[in-house]
Amino acid sequence: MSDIISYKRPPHFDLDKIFDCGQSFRFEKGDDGVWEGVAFGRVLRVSQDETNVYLNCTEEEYENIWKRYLCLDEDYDAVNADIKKHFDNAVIDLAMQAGDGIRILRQEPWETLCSFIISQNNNIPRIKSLITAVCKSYGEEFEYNGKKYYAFPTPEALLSAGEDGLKALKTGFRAGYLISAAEHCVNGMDLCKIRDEYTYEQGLAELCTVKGVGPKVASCTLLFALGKTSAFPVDVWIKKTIDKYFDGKLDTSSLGEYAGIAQQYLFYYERNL
DNA sequence: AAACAGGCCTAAA
DNA sequence: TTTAGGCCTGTT
Repeated sequence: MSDIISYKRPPHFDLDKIFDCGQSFRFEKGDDGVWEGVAFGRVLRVSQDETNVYLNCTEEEYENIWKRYLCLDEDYDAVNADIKKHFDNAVIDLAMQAGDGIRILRQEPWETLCSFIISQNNNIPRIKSLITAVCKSYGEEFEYNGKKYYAFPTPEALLSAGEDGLKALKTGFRAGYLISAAEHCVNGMDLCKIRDEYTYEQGLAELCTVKGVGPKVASCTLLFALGKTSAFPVDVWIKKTIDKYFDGKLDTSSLGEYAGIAQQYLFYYERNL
């Protein structure tokens, strides 16, 4: 067994909400209460109690990878204060209370783009099983503690699988969209450059050049992987929320730097009502 | 059985 | 430029 390290658990940090709010699809909570998943080609096992967060990694890996991934480097008191400034509606207080503990992960760009392409016109259990199938068929296999795991396949791997190879996994009409995304990434679309150098609007425009990527998939990718916390994905649940509490009108571009985090609170609140 | 599931594309006004 | 229908597959 590898060593476990622990860090003080900050306020507004709750793994159950983080992994169950719909932003990621590859983490599962075991009977031992530990959330386990694959990211960056490694297995992360993370758990918490009242005072600490526990991880199966070295301090160096924590500093270089997981601290950022789990968003443990962000002050959510400041985030929440900023959100409150931009919302003129009582529901945001309820949503922030309900969703307290959610943090926006900083996931891998390519995997996130593909995951939300797969998510369209689909339900969560099926999204998860499709992603698992894609990884198992075309991702790199590795071992951890004697068990087999699969990284998310590279763009090149999906291209060599081809549309038919992806359709064989029951991805349906999304297969062609995944191929389009892979082609873009192999032919110069640089997701890390979008993350590091593009504004939210520029990133949105770029991502939407991929066939099968529209505003929803693009803004999920921007929010959950490319650090654009002002991205405000509007899906069917958020549409309902806007109709119900905001009289069908919400200018999502005027909600500040952390609009996307507010979106997650609202989403979580409405889904768990 | 028919509708729907965390959208997007295409064709038609 | 906005709107309706269709789409793979699976579940209810």
